[in-house]
Amino acid sequence: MDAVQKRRVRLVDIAADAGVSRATASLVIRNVPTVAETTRKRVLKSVKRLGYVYHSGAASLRTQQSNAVGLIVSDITNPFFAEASVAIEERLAAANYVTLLGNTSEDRVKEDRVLKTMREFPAQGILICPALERDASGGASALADRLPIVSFARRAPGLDYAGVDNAQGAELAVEHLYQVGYHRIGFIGGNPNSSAGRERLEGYQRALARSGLQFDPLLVIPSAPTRRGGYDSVQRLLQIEDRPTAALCFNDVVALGVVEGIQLAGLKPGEDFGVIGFNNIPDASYGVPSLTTVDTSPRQLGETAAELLLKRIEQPDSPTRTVILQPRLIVRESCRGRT
Amino acid sequence: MDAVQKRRVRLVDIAADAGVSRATASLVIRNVPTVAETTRKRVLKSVKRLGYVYHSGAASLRTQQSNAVGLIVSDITNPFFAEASVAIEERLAAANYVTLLGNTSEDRVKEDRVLKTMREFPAQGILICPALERDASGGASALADRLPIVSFARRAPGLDYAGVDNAQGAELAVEHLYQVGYHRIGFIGGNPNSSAGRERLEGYQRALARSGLQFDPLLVIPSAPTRRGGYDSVQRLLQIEDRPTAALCFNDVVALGVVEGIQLAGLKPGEDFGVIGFNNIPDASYGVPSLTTVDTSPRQLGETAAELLLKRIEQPDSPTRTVILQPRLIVRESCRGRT
DNA sequence: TATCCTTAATAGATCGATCTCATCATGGCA
DNA sequence: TGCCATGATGAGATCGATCTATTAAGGATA
Repeated sequence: MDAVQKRRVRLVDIAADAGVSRATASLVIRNVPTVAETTRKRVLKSVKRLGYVYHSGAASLRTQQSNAVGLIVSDITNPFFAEASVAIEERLAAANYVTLLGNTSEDRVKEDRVLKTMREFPAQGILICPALERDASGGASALADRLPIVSFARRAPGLDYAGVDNAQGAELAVEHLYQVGYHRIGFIGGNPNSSAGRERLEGYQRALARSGLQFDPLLVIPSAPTRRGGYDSVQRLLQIEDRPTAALCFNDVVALGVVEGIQLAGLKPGEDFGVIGFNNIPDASYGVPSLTTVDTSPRQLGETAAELLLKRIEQPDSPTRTVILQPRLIVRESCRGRT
Repeated sequence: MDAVQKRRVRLVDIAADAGVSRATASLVIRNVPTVAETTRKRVLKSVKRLGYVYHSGAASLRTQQSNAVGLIVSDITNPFFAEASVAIEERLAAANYVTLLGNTSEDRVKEDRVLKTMREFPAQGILICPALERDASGGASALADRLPIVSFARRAPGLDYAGVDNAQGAELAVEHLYQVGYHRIGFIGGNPNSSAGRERLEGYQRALARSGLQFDPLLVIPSAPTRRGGYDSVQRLLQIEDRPTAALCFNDVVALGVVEGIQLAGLKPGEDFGVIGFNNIPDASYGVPSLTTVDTSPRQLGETAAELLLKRIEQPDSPTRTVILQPRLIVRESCRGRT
């Protein structure tokens, strides 16, 4: 079986086989053009013959570049983050980085543990969507001056940030609801412990004010950012005596739950009750009814975040950068107006 | 700004500061108990004073253990894989491994590229859900004898495998549909290029035969494993002249799409038309109607797969292992029977 | 022919940890 | 007192690549 304990084939073995020095073999491997064509061919032949496998870990030590970047997500089960993560991974791979994945499940303790592991790895930089309950002392923020870190989707003090203009998005949505005839509008699913939740709530309130509508705290129902969360919350919302006729939802998944909750209550979504979501996930674009939503394009957000990190890795001492993407409203069937 | 180019603090610096050798400092860092208490304290004080950060990359080189494991997923946007990935990441983290993420988007070329990167990293092992279109020559399978690799959810020849008894699950579902009165049953969304698709189709056919139903190829509609896929497919299915009264779906996401498609056609899901999904994702457990589904527990699958990999890393030369989880049917409202 | 360049290849140090093996106290015991 | 087991520490080699500085071999130029 393992009678011949086959040792790893190293560069020095290639060098010996091809009759050159390690340095030359290394040059060939890395496609440095200063090597004579005949030598190059000879080395490559040895590489093939001996079945050499490059060891980037060893190279990392010498070059001081691990080519690894950490991606810390609060919940990759959330379609928004899943999409963003795919984009991030793609962009990083294109830049020749490997992505280290860490899922925190919104747990600060796990977040800190993951940060530590990645820092020690050592990752050359970190992309993080900070877990909820962020108090003043930021686990990630504290590392900002030692390690390139970019936050995305949720702000963290002192870090580069790639996000969406949440307030603006919420305003667009509420204004649209108002225009098509919904005048008592709730807000479902925002979590006040995330900047995204706060910003959307803020936009919601601003738009209400601008439309001359009264803000009613009863109509604001925080919930888990899941379908179930929306489903449950809207039921509560419908029990209020002067009940709302429409709702802005924290995200599309919540909105889908809300749509179902409305149907259960015997109301027609998009007519009796208007619904607008956030993010424009694939599932939003069809269905009965299809979902009017604020497009935050998770893919683009992911790319932007990755881009920011790559820049910061290049220039660790540049001033903090923030990129805010402008959302746009995508009007579909879930808020056609009161009949 | 960077006037004082602050060099990394290394173990040798700690050693010097604490007046011990690197070896001793190393022992302290690793919590090896043979160090005298006074020495340990002295070293730890230096660690804190100088702000030492462990460099596991360097350690990896020496110990020949990178503590990194690759996770290659065909599409992490799919809730099933997202859930499984979370479980995998958690299990691996518990075993002190970092997870390298690779998303292939069902692209074999990208899969091969990712495999190469991870192998060179070098990852100590790989968990992979192979991309579709797998022909005889398996990119991952070919590496099996050089690197611990475990496939999950979809089989790959020659690799350890953690999966679900898909045929059995499909049988349970079809038999249930038959029992509650649906006698013309379609199969939506299976992809014949994945073992999971083939196995479920096989179980579907077996159950039909056992129930004395005729197999009709017209009722089998492959599609993308997305909500949209189910939504579109069921429309096609309903245009068949002798149209089916129920459908087994490749997964819950497809089933959700199917439910919507049925509603659009003016049929009542769960009554006029029975629907059963696969996987039991969180979204299945409520809604109108809630989804009857074959529970394949992605979390458990992920854990099992991770477990298999950890075992193989320990014993690289052990014979190929396969773990098949038994699914169970979760009966909800989407197939209450014909009225 | 002597000198200077250019090109191709190399020797040796280096990245930051861990491992092996040797050394030196120390204390228990005959 | 002398011997040995045990505990605590250190010197130097090592993991597998890359970097720096240098050399050797031709070719062109004067």
